Amino acid sequence: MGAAFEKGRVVIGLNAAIVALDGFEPVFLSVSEQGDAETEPGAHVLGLPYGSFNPLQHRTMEIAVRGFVNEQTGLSLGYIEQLYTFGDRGRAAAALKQDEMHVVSIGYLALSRMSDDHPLGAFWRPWYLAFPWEDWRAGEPDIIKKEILPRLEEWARGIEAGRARQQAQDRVNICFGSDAAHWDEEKVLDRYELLYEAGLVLEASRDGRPAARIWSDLPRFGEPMIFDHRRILATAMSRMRAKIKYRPVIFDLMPPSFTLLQLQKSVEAISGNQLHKQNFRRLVETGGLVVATGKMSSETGGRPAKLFRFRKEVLLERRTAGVRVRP
Amino acid sequence: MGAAFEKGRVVIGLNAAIVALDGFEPVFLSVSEQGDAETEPGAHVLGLPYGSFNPLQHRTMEIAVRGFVNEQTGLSLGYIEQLYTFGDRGRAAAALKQDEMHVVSIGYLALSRMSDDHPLGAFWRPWYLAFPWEDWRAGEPDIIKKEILPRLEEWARGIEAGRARQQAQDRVNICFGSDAAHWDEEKVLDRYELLYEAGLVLEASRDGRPAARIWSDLPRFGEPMIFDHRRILATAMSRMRAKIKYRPVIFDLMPPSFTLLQLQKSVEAISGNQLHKQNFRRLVETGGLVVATGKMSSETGGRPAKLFRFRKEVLLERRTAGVRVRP
DNA sequence: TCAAAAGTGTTATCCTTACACCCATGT
DNA sequence: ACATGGGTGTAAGGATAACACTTTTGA
Repeated sequence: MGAAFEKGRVVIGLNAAIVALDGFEPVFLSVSEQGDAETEPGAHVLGLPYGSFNPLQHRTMEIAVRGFVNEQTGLSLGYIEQLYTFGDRGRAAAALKQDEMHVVSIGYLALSRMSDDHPLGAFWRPWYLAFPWEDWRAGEPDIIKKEILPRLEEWARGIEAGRARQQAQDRVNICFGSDAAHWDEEKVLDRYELLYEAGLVLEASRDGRPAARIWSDLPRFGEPMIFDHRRILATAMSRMRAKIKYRPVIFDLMPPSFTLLQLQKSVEAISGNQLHKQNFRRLVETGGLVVATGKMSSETGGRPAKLFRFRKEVLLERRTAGVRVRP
Repeated sequence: MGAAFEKGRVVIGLNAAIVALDGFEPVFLSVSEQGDAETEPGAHVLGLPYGSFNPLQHRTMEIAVRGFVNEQTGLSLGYIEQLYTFGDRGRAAAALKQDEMHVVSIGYLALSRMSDDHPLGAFWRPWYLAFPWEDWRAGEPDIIKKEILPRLEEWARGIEAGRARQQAQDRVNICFGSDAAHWDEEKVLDRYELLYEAGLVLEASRDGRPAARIWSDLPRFGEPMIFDHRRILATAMSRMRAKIKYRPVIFDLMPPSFTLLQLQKSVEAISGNQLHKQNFRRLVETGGLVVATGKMSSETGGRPAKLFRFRKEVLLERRTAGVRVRP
């Protein structure tokens, strides 16, 4: 059972999806990058803060992420967690010159309060500009039925009949589900990957994927990003939406004290749908997730509201300490 | 916002935790490795199948994993998923010579049916030999109250008084919970990491971590493994125990048809606890997860049982298609 | 006839959902 | 007064946990 080590050495790219709330709008920290010279000469494209991992310099990858984010933007990160390691050549590689390709890219999710620091050389960008089909707070976005589904269905029909086509059609249904009740807000990454494979996001054509057909009106669903950064951002969003249900991560985006409606709107901003007011309040209060501070806020436009704070003790108690996001 | 690429290039180690069921005993595929020359001269230690990722050879890391597993053991993997990327120097590195260290190791989980192939140069090893404290099928294992908790508490007391000690004591409580009702079977990795930090698994001393004290009877809780392979195996177990609840992964370990008790015992083997028979049957049947094949099995020792098979259609239907593991 | 496992039925309880309604403030 | 958001009560429905009990086989 030999070690079977070859001399394949690669550069490890670390990428940080840093999420915050601007009011009740989810935002991520982005830097402006020079786009690929051939397909977008001179254009500036959004990117996540990134750097490479040098094991001789950094004891852990997490420390490396904190380091280059601080260098590039001046931000000091709080909560941070690893997302996924992407390693396929076909994607990021195509946008880079052969000799300096960083084939493996590791995504990190970090949570931040927008007000804490003012980033330098970087700016906050609304999430839903990159994923407009993910915002269901005002009902199903028009873009899905009008733009996305017809093109996805055409793409699936273009696959030669048989198992492969059936699977493609199943994927379309699972991801962008026929009726509204079946929308799974956690499938952010699956939906982005599907659009990528169908050639409906700009990154696909930039990476040199063959398009199903030549669109006279090239669909540009959502703002494109450099490399595979939008894929990483989609992973971050998926993780957030899943985790909010069983871990009190939402409080890393909130000020220390808040009203229950502020908390609800923040959860809605992340999960992308609307919640039932009365039940949300009850669940969050009786669940012991928050406690009243005793102070009141009268900035709310109606009756002054009690201010609450997160009850840190829940971290030691309950196996599931998140907020319900249905209905 | 410059790219800020340094010339830090590293080898990427891929490691496969391949899980199967031997009857109702969970097992993983292991290879015998030469232990570290200094601390264990000539000894053979268990390891997971592993290899390195060469982007010039393999299009994706998943393909690379399938490749070297097949080369090393003859096994063709079915279901496979990425677990986590570990990158801290202090650990695997200490066990390797400087010039060929592979600092970043990516863990993969694969599911297999033991009977399908007979692995060559590798063998199936029971999970719970590596993690004896994780098997609660016959109630709380003695080792926890008798061996582990006293030593963890002594370790926590050894930390200088203050926040750090309090946090350590909280961790001990959360991980190995004071009372049986609070045992969280998903915290496999947290528990292993805690034991590692407290110097109570052999890997800790092998990696050169300072022990809290010199044990006259060196605790060897669970079978040690090479590099950080036991950590990867713990991650695999955590993932399995979490995923079984909302995805029908258990069926990748089962034969095509099975009785409901076989299914229950298999779930219990993975989750490590006992389930309520009648309710398990009802949930699994009314949940539409399985359908009767119409055939019967009389090998069960009692009244012949209906044979069931997994209903593949659930993959297209339900947002949560797993099995309850409580109580 | 007994042990072992299969399989059915019923009830109490809890959690969620949905709806109805009152309260306090600013304009 | 009325719009806006804050806050409480309660009843219907569904899911689940706990228990009791019958059936069918092999030894």
